[in-house]
Amino acid sequence: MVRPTMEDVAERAGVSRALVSLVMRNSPKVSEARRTAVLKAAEELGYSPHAMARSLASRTSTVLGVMVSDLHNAFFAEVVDGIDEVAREQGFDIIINTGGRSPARERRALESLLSFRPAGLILLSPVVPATAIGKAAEQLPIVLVARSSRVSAVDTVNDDGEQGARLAVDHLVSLGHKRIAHLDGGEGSQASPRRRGYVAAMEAHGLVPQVVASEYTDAAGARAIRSLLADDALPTAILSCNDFNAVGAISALEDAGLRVPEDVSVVGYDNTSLAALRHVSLTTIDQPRAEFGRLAALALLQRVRDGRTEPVRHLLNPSLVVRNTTAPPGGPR
Amino acid sequence: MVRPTMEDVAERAGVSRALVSLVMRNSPKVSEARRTAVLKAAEELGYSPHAMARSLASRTSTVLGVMVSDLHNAFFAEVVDGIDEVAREQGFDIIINTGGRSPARERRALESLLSFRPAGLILLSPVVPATAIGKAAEQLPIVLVARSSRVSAVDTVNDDGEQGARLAVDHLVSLGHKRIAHLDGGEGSQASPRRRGYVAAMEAHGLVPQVVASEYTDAAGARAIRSLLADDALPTAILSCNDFNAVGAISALEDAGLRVPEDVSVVGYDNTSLAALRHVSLTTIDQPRAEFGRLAALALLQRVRDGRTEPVRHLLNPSLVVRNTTAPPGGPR
DNA sequence: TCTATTGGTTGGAGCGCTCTAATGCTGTAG
DNA sequence: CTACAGCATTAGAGCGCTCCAACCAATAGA
Repeated sequence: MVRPTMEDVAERAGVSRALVSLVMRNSPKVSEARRTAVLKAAEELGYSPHAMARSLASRTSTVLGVMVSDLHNAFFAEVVDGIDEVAREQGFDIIINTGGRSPARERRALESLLSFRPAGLILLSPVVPATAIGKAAEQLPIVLVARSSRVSAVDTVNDDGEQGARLAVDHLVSLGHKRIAHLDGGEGSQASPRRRGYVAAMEAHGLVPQVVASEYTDAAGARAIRSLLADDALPTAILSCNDFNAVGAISALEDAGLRVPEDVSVVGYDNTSLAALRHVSLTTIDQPRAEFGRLAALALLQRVRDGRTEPVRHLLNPSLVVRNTTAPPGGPR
Repeated sequence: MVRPTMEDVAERAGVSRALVSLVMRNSPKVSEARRTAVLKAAEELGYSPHAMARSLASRTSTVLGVMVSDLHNAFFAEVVDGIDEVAREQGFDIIINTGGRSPARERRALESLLSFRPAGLILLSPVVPATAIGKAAEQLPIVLVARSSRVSAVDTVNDDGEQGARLAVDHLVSLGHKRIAHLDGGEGSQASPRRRGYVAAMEAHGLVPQVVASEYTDAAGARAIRSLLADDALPTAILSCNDFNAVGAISALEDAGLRVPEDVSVVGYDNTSLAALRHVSLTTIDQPRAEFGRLAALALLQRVRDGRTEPVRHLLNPSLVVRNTTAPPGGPR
C-alpha cells in the first residue's frame, strides 16, 4: 500500500531526484540515455507522479474543477463530455463534484473543489447565491454554464432561449397552427427567456399567447394538460418548457384519448436522449451541449494560461429537431 | 488571486503555526481564548485549509475517488447519491471522474484519480481490464460496483441478477404466460447472471427458454423484435436485458401494430427514471442503487479506517416493480 | 521547598515534489 | 595546454501543512 516516490526512482536509475523530475515533465534538456534509464526505473517500480505534491511545489495546477448541479440530468453529462475533450487535449485533468440541486450541498461541493486549489472552476447551472460565486471568483477563474452572471471575473456560456422558443413557434405556425400554448417552466433556470421568446414570437405572428403555469417535470406537464382539458381550453399545439414536461403532456393527452400528433402537436426543449428514443420521438429544441462544454473549458483556459481578464459571454444558437410529435392541425396529410 | 496560508493566520492571531493547525483540526487541547482568536483571524483573512498540503503532510486523505463509467446513465447518479451520503456523514469528500465507457479513457481517469492519492476508490461498472484494477488495488482499497472480481484486495457490490430475472419470469408465468423470450445483453456487464436466472426460472416452470441476442440499447431491442417478427417467432411476453432495450422493443412492437400489454407483455430491468415516466410506465426489476452506493462507501471506509483486509461481497436483492406493460396473455381482464 | 504532573503551546523536521542557481563535463578555440 | 562556452546534471531551498518532541507555566503532592 505504499507508493514509490521520485527519490526511489532516482536511486534505482542512479540519478538525482531533480533529473527524474525533468524526465517526468518531459523536459527537452535531458540526454536520451538518462531519459530511458529513468523511464525504465519508473516503470519497474510502478511509479507515477504525485499530483498534489507537484501542484504544491509548482504553485500551479493542471486540474479543472467541475461542479455539476444534478448528476441525474443527462444534459450535464454531455456538457462534461465537451469539457473533458478540451481539457484532455490541453493536458488538464478534471475533477467533478455534485451539488444535488441543494444550495447547501452545492456550497459544500464548491468548498471541497476549492480545497484542491484547481486552476479554475466550471459551474454547471449552479443554484448557490451569486455572492458565493463572486467570493470564489476572487480566488480563481470561474465559468458559469446555463446560468448568467454580471460579475466581471466570471465568464458565462448559455443558449439563446428566446431564439429557441421562437424556432419552435415558427415551426408550429408553418405547419398551420394558430392556437399554441406554452407550458411554462416557472422559476426554473432559463425558463424566463423561453417564455419571453414564446410570447414575442406569437405576437410577431399576430397570435394570442397562452402561458400555462407548469414545471420542469413530467408530472407537471401532465397536470397542466389536465387543467387545460378541464377548462376546455386545449390548443392544437403545445410548446413545453423542456422534454420531461413534454413527455408528461403527451401521456396526459393520450390518457384523454387524444392522439399526438394527429390531434395535438407537442414540442419539447433540450433534445435530451429521452427525446431521441424511438418510443418517444419528440420534436424538440436542441442545445449544443458538448459545445457548451468546449467553450467553457476554452474560456477557462484562456484565463488560466493567457491571463485574460475581461469577461466573455457566449450565447449559443439552439436548433430545431423535427421528429414525430408535430404535424399540421388535423394530422399529417 | 492569492490565498492566505496558515502562517498568515498565525501571525495575525499572534500564535504559532502549529496552534492554528490544531484549531483547524479542532483539537480539544486548545484554550478557548486562543481558539476564538484564531478563528477570528482566519475569518478575517478568508482562510481555508489547503487540502493538498494537508494530505501531503499527514500522509492521509479524506477523499474518496469515484470513477463513473458513464455519466449519461442515471443509474450511476443514484449510486453516487448513496456514496455521497455516507462519505459526507463520515467527513469524507468525494471526487468524481468519468471513463466514458472507453477502456482507454477509463484508464486515464483512473490514473488521474490515483494521482490525488485518495483514501480509496470506488469504481462503478468499470470496463478496464481486471489486471489494471488489480494493480491499483496494491496501492489503495478499491470497491467495485456492478462488476464482480476475485481479487481479494477488492470488495464488490452487485445485485443478484439471477434472482432479478427469476422474479420477472415468475411474474409473467403467474399472469399466465408460457412463451417468454429473453432479449439478451450479450457482453454487457451483469448480462450473464440475468440470462442464467432467466433460463433456470423457465426450466423450473417446465417452459422452454428462448434467448435472443441483443444489447443494452433501445435500437438493439427494436432490432431483436423485428427479427422475431420476421421469423414469426414472437412470444406472448418479453424479458429485456435492461430498460432501454425494453423501450426499443415496445416501439418496434407498436410499429408492427401490436399493443403492449394487450398483445405482448414487456419487462425491463434496472428501473431507471425512464421506466417510471408515465408515458413509458414499464414493468421492470428494481436494483437498490442508493443502497449500492452506501454499501460501497461503507466497505471502503472499513478498509480505510478499520484496516479490514478480507474481501466483502455484497449481493443485493432486486425487486419487481409492476407497472403497465405486463398483463395476462390476451390483455387485461 | 522541591519535584511530578498536567495542559497548553511551540519549533523544527519532513511529506513529494519543483525551481533556481550552481556544478561538472565535454568539446572547441585561443 | 589553458580558457571558455554550452550543455546536462545536481544540491538545496521551499510550497502549506502535520506531527513529534520539547518546552513552559501553573497546579498538586510530598
